[in-house]
Amino acid sequence: MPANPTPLVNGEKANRREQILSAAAELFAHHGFHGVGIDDIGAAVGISGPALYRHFRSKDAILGEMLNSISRYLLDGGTARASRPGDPDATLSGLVRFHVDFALEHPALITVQERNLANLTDTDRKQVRALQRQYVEVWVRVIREAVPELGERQARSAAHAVFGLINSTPYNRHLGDGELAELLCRLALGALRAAG
Amino acid sequence: MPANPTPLVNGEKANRREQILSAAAELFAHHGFHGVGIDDIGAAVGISGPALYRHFRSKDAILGEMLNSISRYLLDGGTARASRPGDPDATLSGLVRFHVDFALEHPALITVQERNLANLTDTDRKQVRALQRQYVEVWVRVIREAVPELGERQARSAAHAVFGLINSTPYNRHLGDGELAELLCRLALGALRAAG
DNA sequence: ACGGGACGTTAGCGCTCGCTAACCTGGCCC
DNA sequence: GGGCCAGGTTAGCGAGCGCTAACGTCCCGT
Repeated sequence: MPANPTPLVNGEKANRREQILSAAAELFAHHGFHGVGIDDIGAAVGISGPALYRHFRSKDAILGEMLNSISRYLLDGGTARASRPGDPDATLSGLVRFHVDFALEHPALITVQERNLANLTDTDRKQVRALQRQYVEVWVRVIREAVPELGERQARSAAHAVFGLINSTPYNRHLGDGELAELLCRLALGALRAAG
Repeated sequence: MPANPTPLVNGEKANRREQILSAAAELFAHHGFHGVGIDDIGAAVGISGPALYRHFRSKDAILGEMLNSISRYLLDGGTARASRPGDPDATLSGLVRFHVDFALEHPALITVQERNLANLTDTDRKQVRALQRQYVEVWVRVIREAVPELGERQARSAAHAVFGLINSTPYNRHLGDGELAELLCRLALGALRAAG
């Protein structure tokens, strides 16, 4: 069966990888890594299963690249926000807002990152874990500057708790995006302020 | 003839079932439903895989019973706390504390309930969803009595967010249980109070 | 004009999975 | 003492998985 001859295909081909990653994220989020087959991912982007191997070395590599890029994005963005000049409260607000925006824009990625760490290759898991730990450390630093009463361990636990709060977006689709974003920011900051 | 021969038999049988459920919960939490084999579960309780079918109709039935009993426990306990006399703030505190205690005592169950809803049979999923929705409604009612500024949809979103916050316990093992429980309660109540 | 590489196809291998079949065994009841 | 049954065992089935092999086709550079 010949492929679609329209020249529009060229543009799509260029970001085939991203198309695959996006479709796979949606599927992994809904059915879990082991619950999704190569053929499912292929079908979701209009090709057959084995064709994926023209773009990725393995199914594990798809998950690996997905989680690596999420973690890197969060770490980079978080680091940038954390090192912006301003008073501690404003910095914390910015960091919260950054994470909320990401969670609202990419609920599937949030879900996959939360649930499928254990399905990574050892190498990939180490990388992702390292990035995640650095991201947590950014939060710990910013939290402790804004809420000095907290010890380091308390701040780390609070950071994890706030991630859980914000990452509830996948279950939270009955409010408009704008309103939900504002509510989540208020909840997160309220929680952290009350921790002191 | 002994006076009570049946309770012993029933007791042992029930024990095996619970033993299996507990081991399966741990495995499902760590590897995901599809990542765990029948043989793995059997091995975890010291029997071989197919022996499980003396106690459960299928692998799906194990997950189904697990999630059903979790949801029922939460709904029953939540309902009881919600209908206890007292001022709204105290009722909310009690409800938060109840959920926190459960999450701290059974992090694996929390993880499974969060991640593996999609792996249930249609029938089981409907049941579990119904129980979960009722539990959320209990929270919505209690939240709105304690924080009257919130509309119903905001309260529902806030409830989901607080679940996410409290359910972060699986990632949160670097604080003592008592200290963590207190911190989570403070965070949760602080968040909800700030929502108004 | 045409050879090669990028990107797709289908067939099928080898393995693992959930589950069933067939059988064994030890304790309890008549 | 003999039969029964609850609760184990191992062997093996059919289906589905990730992945490879072999091959087709379009596009592009020389």
